[in-house]
Amino acid sequence: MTPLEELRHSCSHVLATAILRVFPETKLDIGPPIETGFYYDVDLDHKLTAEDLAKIEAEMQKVIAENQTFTRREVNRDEAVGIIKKIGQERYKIGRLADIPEGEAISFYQNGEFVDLCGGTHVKNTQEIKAFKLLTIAGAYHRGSERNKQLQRIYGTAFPTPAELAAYLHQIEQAKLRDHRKLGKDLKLFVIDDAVGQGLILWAPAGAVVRQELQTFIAAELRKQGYHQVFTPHIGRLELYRTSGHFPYYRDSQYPPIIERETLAQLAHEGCTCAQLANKLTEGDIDGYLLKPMNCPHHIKIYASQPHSYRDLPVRLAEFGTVYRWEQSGELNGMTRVRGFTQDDAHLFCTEDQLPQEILGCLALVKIILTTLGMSDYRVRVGLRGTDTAKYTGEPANWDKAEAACREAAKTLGMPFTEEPGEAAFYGPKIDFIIKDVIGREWQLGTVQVDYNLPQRFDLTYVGADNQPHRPVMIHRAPFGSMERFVGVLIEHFAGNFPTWLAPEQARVLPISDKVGDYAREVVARLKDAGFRVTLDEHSDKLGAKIRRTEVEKVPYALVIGGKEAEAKAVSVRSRAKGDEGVMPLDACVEKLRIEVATRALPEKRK
RNA sequence: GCCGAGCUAGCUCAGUUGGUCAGAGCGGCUGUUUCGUAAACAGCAGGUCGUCGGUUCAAAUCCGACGCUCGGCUCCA
Repeated sequence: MTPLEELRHSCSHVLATAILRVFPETKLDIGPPIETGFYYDVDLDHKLTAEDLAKIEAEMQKVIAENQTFTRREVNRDEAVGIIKKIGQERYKIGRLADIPEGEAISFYQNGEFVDLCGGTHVKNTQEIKAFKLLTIAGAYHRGSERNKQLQRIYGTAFPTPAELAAYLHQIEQAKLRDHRKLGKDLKLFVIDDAVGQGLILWAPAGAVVRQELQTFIAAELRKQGYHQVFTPHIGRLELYRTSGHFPYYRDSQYPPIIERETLAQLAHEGCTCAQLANKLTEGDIDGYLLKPMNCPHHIKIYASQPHSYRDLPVRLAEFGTVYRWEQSGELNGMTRVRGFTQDDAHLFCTEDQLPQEILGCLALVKIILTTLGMSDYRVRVGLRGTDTAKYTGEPANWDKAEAACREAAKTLGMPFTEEPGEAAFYGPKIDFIIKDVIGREWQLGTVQVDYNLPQRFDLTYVGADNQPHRPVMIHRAPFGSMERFVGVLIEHFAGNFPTWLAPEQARVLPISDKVGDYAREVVARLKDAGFRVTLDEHSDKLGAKIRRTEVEKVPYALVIGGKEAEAKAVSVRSRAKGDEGVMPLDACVEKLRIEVATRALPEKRK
């Protein structure tokens, strides 16, 4: 354990000590340190409130003031059971004791009157805890399983010094200011309206600009890499998804099927129950349509629509395809977890020999995006199949090949990656690029997935050099992941200060008075003609107010125009990053912006 | 879906123990001002206090149900 973890872990023991003093009937589960602090899971009939938290915190201060020493004691298993019974914590601690493998040391730590089954380690004395704070109460299932009782989890954090704690709390406050849900509203990027539906994003004009620019950008890269653009509808027949496996494997995560009116009437006539209907849908006795949960079956049908020679491969079909998934209501979150989203999707059909090269091409695309946007704080995960075999389709031999291909490709990234069993798609393993949002939650953005299974399920073939039919391998990939989630994360990445090429409004012309209105309109027209997104601030405010508004709305450039500029056919440039950049000829300004946009320059650090 | 918290003008929020409590700032509109690098001045308009029901002489305020949002948990092809 690092010293910081040790401190936090000790603080969680102090928390438990205090809870037992305030609520002696509390049954304790576990209280580990975590990345941002610590928690303790407790089972208590009384619903803890914010006031309770304050009470507990006060008691913790007393425990710390009591100058309690942490002492370790190793015991054998029988003694351990005895101790747990003696302290009346059988409910969870006996189970936790059973988790400790035979042969490993079993230890208890004691501070003051509090004794806890614990592997350690701890600080020497409670007085070493100089700065802590209890943060929130949340529900958490025992052992993380929905089938178990939900306990109350108390989150807190601790630091070596009060200054560090204060800095951390300040940092949390600052982070909230760049939350995409707040900025999305402030900058009018997107809207979620309950009348439309939970988790369904309405892209307002400003947000649509950002998305459109990103799509245009990636589309150009796709052309270079030999992709073909396709378009497919938002729904497909249920039978299609029975074949692909989406319906059987993920039916609970889909919007319910759309059933044809006549079929429904017939079923009603037969007195069909809901249970029977569900059964008929599963068995394929009746058909219907599904809002598409993934684009692959549609793309597969385009591939399958004509015979392919090995000379045609790889076939790369790309589409900004919108898909719908029935995410649990408690999971929905701004733009990052939604029920309808558009993937910058593509499916590559290739020979097994071509697979490594094609994966690399996909990874390169992801890297181009991340580099262009200056996103370097991400991690890479190779998602492998887990132990629950019912979740996956296909033969183990193919899975082995696909997993090996992913692993090899990930190695070429030249950065560390983790291999995580259970994180694969049902049809194959994947390489995911994962980024944290402002409050530390991780989101999967770009993904590259290797799939031997869907080609088999759809009986896809190509004719090889031997004039025999062969099975292609598929790659599913989405370098942005979804436009919604990516833009959500991007808003936070830039704190709303988009680079000029992405900024919804790139420049705003600020006439000092309406005496120069004519020239101001001339400047706007010139910039619009050059292809920029520019507006005119015609309010009768003083310049300071106009500049303030431009700054608050995070417009990259304010172009100030007064009598001098009008006379000289010039503009006074004030940038978001540098402030007043001085007067320059209008032509020079146009050229400056043109270069900045063409090179997709990143925002300079603000002075 | 589960546990907990919240919901008052477009936005951010104030409304003590139920009784001129329906308010402020910003934004918007109108007028005056014509202004040189982060907020000119004045006036006006805007809300059935999330929804529905209940308690009460009286409900933004108390109770219940529902909806949505937020923080976690679970889930995430």
